Amino acid sequence: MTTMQEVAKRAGVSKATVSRVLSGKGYVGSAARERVLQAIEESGYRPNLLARQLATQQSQTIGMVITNTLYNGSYFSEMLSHAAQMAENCGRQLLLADGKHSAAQEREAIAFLLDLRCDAIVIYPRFLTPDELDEIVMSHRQPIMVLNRRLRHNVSHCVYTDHHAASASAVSQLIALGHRDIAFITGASGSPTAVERLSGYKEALGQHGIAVDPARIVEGRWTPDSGAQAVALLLARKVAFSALVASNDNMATGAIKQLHDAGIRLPRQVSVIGFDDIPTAPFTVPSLSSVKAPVTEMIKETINKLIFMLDGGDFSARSAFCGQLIVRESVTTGPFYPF
Amino acid sequence: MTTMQEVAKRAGVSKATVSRVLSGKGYVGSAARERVLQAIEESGYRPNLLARQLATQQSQTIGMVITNTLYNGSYFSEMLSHAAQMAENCGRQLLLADGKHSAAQEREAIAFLLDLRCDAIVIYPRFLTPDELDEIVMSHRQPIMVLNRRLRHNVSHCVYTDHHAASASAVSQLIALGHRDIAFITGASGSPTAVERLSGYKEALGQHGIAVDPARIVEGRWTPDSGAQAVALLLARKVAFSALVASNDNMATGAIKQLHDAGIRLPRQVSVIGFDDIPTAPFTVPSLSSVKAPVTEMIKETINKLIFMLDGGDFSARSAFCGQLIVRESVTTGPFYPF
DNA sequence: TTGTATGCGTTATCAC
DNA sequence: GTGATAACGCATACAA
Repeated sequence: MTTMQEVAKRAGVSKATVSRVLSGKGYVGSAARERVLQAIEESGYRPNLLARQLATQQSQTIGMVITNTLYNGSYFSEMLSHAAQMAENCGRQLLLADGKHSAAQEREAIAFLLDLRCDAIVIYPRFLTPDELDEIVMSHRQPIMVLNRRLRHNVSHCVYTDHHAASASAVSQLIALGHRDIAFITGASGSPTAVERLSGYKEALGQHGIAVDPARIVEGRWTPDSGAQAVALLLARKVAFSALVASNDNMATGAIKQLHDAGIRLPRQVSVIGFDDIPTAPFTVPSLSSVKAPVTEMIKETINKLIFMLDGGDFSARSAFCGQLIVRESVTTGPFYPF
Repeated sequence: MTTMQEVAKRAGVSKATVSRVLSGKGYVGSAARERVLQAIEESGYRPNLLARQLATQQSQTIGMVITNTLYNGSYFSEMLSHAAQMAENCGRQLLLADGKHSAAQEREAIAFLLDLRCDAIVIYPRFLTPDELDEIVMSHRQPIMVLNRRLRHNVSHCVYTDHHAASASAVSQLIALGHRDIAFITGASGSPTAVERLSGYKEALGQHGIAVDPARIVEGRWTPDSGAQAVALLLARKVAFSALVASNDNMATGAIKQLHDAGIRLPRQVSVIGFDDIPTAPFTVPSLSSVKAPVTEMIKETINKLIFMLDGGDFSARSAFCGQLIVRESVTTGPFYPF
């Protein structure tokens, strides 16, 4: 690899001059500039970004922590693609780290990105508690944004959707359509998102004077298979339901398959609604409606906020970026089979 | 940020000793080691990986070039997730760069990763020609792997699927099932993959003595919408077909919607088959079969090969990694609605 | 077993 | 305008 030193020698100048030509900072004679450019051309010189990052103390990278097995799907695919694109547009590079299967590993992933001297970090947490995330945000000088969690203290450092409200709203819509027997498939236990969606379901029922029937609630594990199993269990219990709310689209898909196999006509006999893990779900899956959060907007706001801070935006100043950010969800009906 | 120097001072030793403790290389007294570890603990020291990379001339990163708008989907999502996971398992970090919308930008992305001193690079090309890729592979000392393209000279540096054969095989299966009027939706013009799948279709027809009817071939743009439009065009032409092959699952999905809307019974009146861009497609889309390439295996082999080279594997030696790698595709029928 | 010195390839601060 | 020279934080060959 040819270095700046060699370019300097070839051009008959010093490293400093070469550096000035490349950065465009500082004065440099047009004659010298010409020779330097030619030397660069001839030698095929390429700057070593690692050295530059070390010298400038800026890596121009944004780190992102996501559990790898989780973002295997179009939800995170969309998130990643937008994040990477926006980062590049601002001259930054996106760095990925796997949160893996525990809080310890999630901590490790963050530490790793920090060791790499990322200028900022985005976390889509799975195991870390809001309290610990609050502490992490405060104990580092790098800007850190947390997705899908509501932080107590650093409200301006998190972006989340109100799963409770969205779920309640969806269930209310079903009730408005005349449904009273509404079954519910929850997400994996331990997931805050699952808890919120379930509580929204219960609240909506309560508000309309409908009793919550434990027999109509089944637990799934976010997967299509578990959604199918949940329906099998509901059918085995012989409880009636004219509508079914699954806590994500994956489970809704499995549920629909199982209902169909059981000879139940969709959406005539049972209406099914899911949540946003598969943006294209309402389009490809018959009889499915879905509550979708604008993932795109969410990640865009997040990256924008980070860039704003990195570029010296005064964080405590009065600004559009200083408030908290809550993304609203809404029910989407696909064009394939209307709900 | 506390540096190694500060840790050394606190422990009453030199930087070198601290370095030895951290790396585990070289001798170090147990007394000194103890003091160093304590000093690290107390100061909350974290190594600067940038500095380490510069000093060791090894970044421990693998760069990956993909067109961002292209990998917005579960196909690339799966690829990325596995790549990132495998890289981490081998102590490496995955670095993403966007190939964007032209050959020049694809070249730029590669150069950027090289400037970052990636130890190796994976390219899923969109615009660069096999010939230029061949040259890129040869003109760099870093191991470079090319996905989904067949290189003339560096056969051991590429992994690809035989789209022609897979397409021919799928069409042959349809013919074996009794179909003779088979329509075809090609991918976007300019895509080598699209060309190969079309030629496979033509060959299969020819082998069974069926004439290729240009009226039964329509061009799409890989999107569901374009698939729907293609079907509309076919119907407008009033050509009969009992089977439809779409060059990817996205278009197949749109096609199915359009056929359904036109009152055509699926799969009774028309059988639809697509190709692998949506791994879950046969599961969620009714009446769809799909030709799937094992993306997971593909990327795993690729990363393994790279790691093998990085870890000093003799590239010209007799080894499982030295031959070329062709991934076989096969027709998959989803459990949702049998084909 | 430990410390010293030098190198990695830049940037940035000075004098000149 | 330009050129030494000192950081940047760590690794490592060599000396002690």
